[in-house]
Amino acid sequence: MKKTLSPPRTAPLTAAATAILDVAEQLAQTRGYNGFSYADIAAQLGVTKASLHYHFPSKAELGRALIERYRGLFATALEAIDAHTLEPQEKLRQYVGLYESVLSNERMCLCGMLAAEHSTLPPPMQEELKLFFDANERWLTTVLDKGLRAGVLRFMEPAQERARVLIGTLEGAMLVARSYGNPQRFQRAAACVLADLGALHASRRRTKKA
Amino acid sequence: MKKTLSPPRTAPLTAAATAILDVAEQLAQTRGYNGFSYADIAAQLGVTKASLHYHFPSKAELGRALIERYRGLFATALEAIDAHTLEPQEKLRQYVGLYESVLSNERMCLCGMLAAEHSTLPPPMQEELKLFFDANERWLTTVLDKGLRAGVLRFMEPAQERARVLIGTLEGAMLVARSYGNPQRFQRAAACVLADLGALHASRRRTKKA
DNA sequence: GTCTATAGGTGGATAGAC
DNA sequence: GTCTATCCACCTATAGAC
Repeated sequence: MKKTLSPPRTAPLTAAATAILDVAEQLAQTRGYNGFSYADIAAQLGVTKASLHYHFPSKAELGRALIERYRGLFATALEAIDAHTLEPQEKLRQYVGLYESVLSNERMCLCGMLAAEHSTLPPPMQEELKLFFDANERWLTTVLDKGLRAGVLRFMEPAQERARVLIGTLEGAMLVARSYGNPQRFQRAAACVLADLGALHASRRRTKKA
Repeated sequence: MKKTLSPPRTAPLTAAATAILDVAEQLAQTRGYNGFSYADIAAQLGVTKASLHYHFPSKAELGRALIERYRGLFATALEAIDAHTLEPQEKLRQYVGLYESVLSNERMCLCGMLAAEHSTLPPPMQEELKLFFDANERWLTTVLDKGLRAGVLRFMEPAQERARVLIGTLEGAMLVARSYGNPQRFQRAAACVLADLGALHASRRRTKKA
């Protein structure tokens, strides 16, 4: 199975750089790119702001690296789903599971968050953001298309269009669920859309606790 | 028909206050609450920052007033839809039309935008935000429920659950469409979900230009 | 690689003249 | 109601010692 995703075109991350990204990621996912500062990261790591600039010269570069890594992790997760020969319905459920695991940490999807701030982001971040959504769209389109052809999924639109709807729905459901502090809202919404696609059995859906 | 929405519990807005809110609203919808400053508003209006503080003592109060007014306008729009005796499908289409008109100004829904920044907002804004989504949910739940009973809409879940899915989908589709600078993405997503509900005829859907 | 120190700018907010 | 002037906290970023 060929590697199709995320060539590491930047130098591999040092341990310090990774630690910085970890903290920055959590902050960006909860407060947004404009909602955290170098001071916040430095305080959590117990270092000074100046040392952060050694690893990431500017906040713009930090932000870009943030998305690049996130995108790579997501790509790896999608490859992992593809590694097993699963039915399209099951792949979709696992895809939704990726979102659920993000939300269960009381975080918003990094890229959904940054999409809201899109017009205030430095161009390199805007481009990384686009790459993330495009990669998701391609993967979902393939899965949906196979499911449709196999007769195990149902929808009327072109698979690509349906993929876009799905991404938007999951991001939006996350956004609202998090602002209510209620991950269950996301789970129910996800179950709804999976059911619409025929990816959930009716019996299975009602087993979600009300 | 009784008035159910947005009792004006604050003093009516002066012309100056309205002008300030107009500019602030545009900024908040495009850049987010943390993405604009008093200086931005003052520059656009050709006044000083100090004079803004006369009308809105703090940014928190400005932000709160922003949501309150937006919520009131939305409520009025929903009442306008209810004023005519329309079929539920048509009401849904007009509801989607409200979102489309926001996006066509290259803006994101104010409250979808602020939902992303939720954890950084002052509590009074968080509460106003909740009121907005709750009002939308109530209105949609009623419409969906009537449509289901009349047999002109189809879905399996409780109407309230479906209402939440719809709100999340529309907000999410807006978010992504705007970050691609492509309102058509929103329109197609909206057509998809309306079709799922049986609120669009198949013939009608394909008339959307590809 | 991390520190201290600091530059240069912008944030929201206030006092007081007009 | 709007202005000038100013305060102080915070922002990103840099220089240079260790």
